[in-house]
Order: sequence, then structure tokens, then C-alpha cells
Amino acid sequence: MSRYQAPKGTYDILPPESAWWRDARSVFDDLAEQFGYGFVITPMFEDTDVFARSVGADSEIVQKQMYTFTDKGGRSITLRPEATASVVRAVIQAGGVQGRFKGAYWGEMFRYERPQKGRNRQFIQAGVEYLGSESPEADVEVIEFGYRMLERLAVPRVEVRINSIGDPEDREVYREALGAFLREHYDELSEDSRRRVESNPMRVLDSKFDRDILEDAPVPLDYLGEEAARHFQAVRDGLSALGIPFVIHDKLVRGLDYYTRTVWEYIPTGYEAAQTSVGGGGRYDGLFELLGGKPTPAVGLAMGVDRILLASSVPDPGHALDVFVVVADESLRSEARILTSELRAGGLRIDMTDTQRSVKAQFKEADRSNARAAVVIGAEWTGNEVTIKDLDSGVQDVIAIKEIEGWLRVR
RNA sequence: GUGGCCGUAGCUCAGCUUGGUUAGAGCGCCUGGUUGUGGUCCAGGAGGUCGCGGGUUCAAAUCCCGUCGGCCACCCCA
Repeated sequence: MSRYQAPKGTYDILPPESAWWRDARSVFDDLAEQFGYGFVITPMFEDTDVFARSVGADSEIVQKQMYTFTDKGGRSITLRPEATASVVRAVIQAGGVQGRFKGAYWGEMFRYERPQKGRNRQFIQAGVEYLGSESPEADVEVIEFGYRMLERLAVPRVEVRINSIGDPEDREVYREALGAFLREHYDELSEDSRRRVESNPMRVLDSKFDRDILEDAPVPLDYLGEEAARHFQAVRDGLSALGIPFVIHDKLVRGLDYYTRTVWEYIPTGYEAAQTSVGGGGRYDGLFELLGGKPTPAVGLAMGVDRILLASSVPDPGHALDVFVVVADESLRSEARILTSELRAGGLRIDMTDTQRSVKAQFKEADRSNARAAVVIGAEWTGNEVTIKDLDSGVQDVIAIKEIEGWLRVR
């Protein structure tokens, strides 16, 4: 037990697990490039107002989950709990959207929460923001992006849940109807839900306790305006055309206040935990104005990379090294070092021990380091030769030093 | 923020109920059996402030209190 440990709700990533993170990052980078998204890198902290205004002052995130502090200049600063607000702020600051803007990001987010499976105080989110388009095709593309990402990261049995919460005008009418319904059944509701009837009635829909009562509750879909309804239909048609399976969840609402119309989540159905969503997104046509920009329609998603790892089947990493050099004659150690250096320069992944050890111990290390082959430097060196052994098959040959790379290529 | 479970070797855990000689196991690590050959087997070895602090006691890994941390759930969300 070490004296110092990573702060509560944070963790370190070391080999071999770190390899997955490197791979996941490159999968995401490739995908973003293929979908035509450029990278947006913003600060990890912002003026507190950026989040308070965008995410919603009454939201759970702002109420109790933000890492907020006052800096030495007396400014109220908050570590980002999510990235959309930052990206929108950055784009507004840079002059707003001319035509379309497609941006991708990957980075650490911070939320002060009680840690549990799939929930930490520092975690990685990767996402894309499709700005400047009101077309349902943009929604479809962004939904597809998340779906493909999960596909490539080997998350099995992903369910895409979609819903439309309508435009702000629709929602106002709906809120009334829902409020009336909830007040009618007030006595039957759980304590948590009762508390929210006035403060945030839409979140009651999500309650895990009141499913029976909510069975008959009005849902946002019944209150969509004509345009929002047409938009939602187009999104569904677009997804079907691409062969992306989805289910409509008429009680799906999301915790960030800025969403309008389409909202969705990705749920890996084969994975057991309380925190089931590995990603989600929505349209947020009102956010630019909220942050002082020109009205700009937009849609985006955020993927929880930590949760994707939990839900994915991690593949066998394969060989980590091409060659492990075994020094059988200690007087040739320096020659072995030089050979190692040369082979590395040629692009091979190669390692060796740094102190005298038995040949047996060196082979053991070669095996553990998951090398393809061992190259023995010993008596045969005088004839400009080495012994090379395939560590999977056990086959070994004595070959000229120059032939090492060729031997590996043929196998 | 609330609740439940847990914290003993690098890792996974036993021991704690009924306090008492040098705190154990498996895996991992090191060495040897094979004087140049791993992944199997056998033998030996290293490695522990029993999370931390306090209390009770002649005596605490074991009982009590506090604290820190972990896991799981509520809540919330990615």
C-alpha cells in the first residue's frame, strides 16, 4: 500500500491496459477524419458561467457536480464537466459558424460525484459537434458516428434509443400536461419524484421507481409541433436507410437543459451495471444564443470512453516485440547492444536485458515480454551468425546477422 | 449527498465469530535442477507499518471509535 494514491474517483492507466486506450484513441481519430470532422482543442477549464448557462443552472451537474474554484485573479473557474459548451463558446469566439462546422474532441472531463462502476470524477469523453445545420441528415450522421465508433471498439449488442423532446414551444405545452398528470398522481409517486414535480418534471419520466404510474403519463412525442414531428420522422427514415437499428424510447429525456428535438443514447444490452449508457447526444438549436452567439442550429454527441472499455471485448494484443536479444556470451554484450540499436533503426520492436543473466532467465523474459522471436548472441557471432528462434513454434535456425530482418519477414 | 459491503505479500484471497507462540495459500518475482534455450514440472528463496489514527486489554490482523480509500446501489449521467 503506497503512501500516496490517486485522488478519489481518479485512476492511473498502465501497460498493458494503456494499449487499449491508445488504440481507442486512434480508432476515434480515424473515424472523425473519415466523417470529415476537424479537431477542436479547448481549455480544460472555463469561466463558470459558460457551464452554468449552457448546461442549465438547475441541472444536477451545475447544482452539485462541478469542480469550481476561485483563481488568484478572483475569477470563478470550473473544470469542464462536458465539452459541448466549450466547443460552442470557442466557435462563437472565433466568429461563429459560416456555413457548416464539424468538430471533434477527445479529452478529460471532471464531475464531483460519488464514484461507482463506470462513474469517476475524472473521465474521458470523445465526441463530435455538427454545427450550422438544421437538416435531419446531420442528426442521422452524428447518430451513425457513435454507432460506428462502438462497432469498431467491439462493444457488442448496442441498442440505439432515440426520442424527440420537441422545440421549446412544444415543450412548454407538454410540461403543463405532464405537470397536471404528476400532480394528479402525486400521492403515489416516490419521494425523489415528488421533489422534482415542480423543479424538473421531465426528469420524473426517468424514475426507476415509478414505472407503473408513468405507464400512462403523457410523453413529449404526443406534443411535437408539425416541424419537429417531420424532423423526427426524417431522422428515423435516415437511420433505417443506413441500416442502423434503433428503438424509440418515448420516455427518454436527458440531463442537459440545452437539448431540443432529437435526443438519443447508446446502451450495450449485454452489460450489467447501473451506469448503462456509453454515449448519447442530441440537437441543441438554442445553445449558441444562450452563450451569446448568433442563432445556430446544431447537433452533437458525447461518448464515455471509460464505459466503452468496460463494455467492450478487449482483443488479444498479439506480439508486443519482434525480437528479444539473448546475450549468451557476456563478452559480446556491447555487440548485442549495437545490433539492437541497428535493428531498432530498421523499425523492429526489440528489447534485451541490461545486466548479466542466465540464458534461461533471458529466454523467460523473452517469453514474458511477448516477443515473436529470440536472437541469441554467442559463439556463432565469430562467424557473423546468430541463432534465431520462433517463440511460438519453437523452430530455430542459425543465420547470418544480415538475414535477421528477412527471416522475420518470411515467417 | 444517502445506504450496504469491503481494506492482510506485487495480484487474488484465507485467518477475524470464540483476542494469545516466528501472520498463511495460490499466482507472480528471483535462484537452482538443464555448464547456451522460454511457455510444463520439481526444489529453494526474497517479499507484509495486517489502509491510517486512537481506544479497550497483560496481549489486537482479530473487539470498539474515528478517518482515508475501494466496490456496489440510490441519485445523476458519458
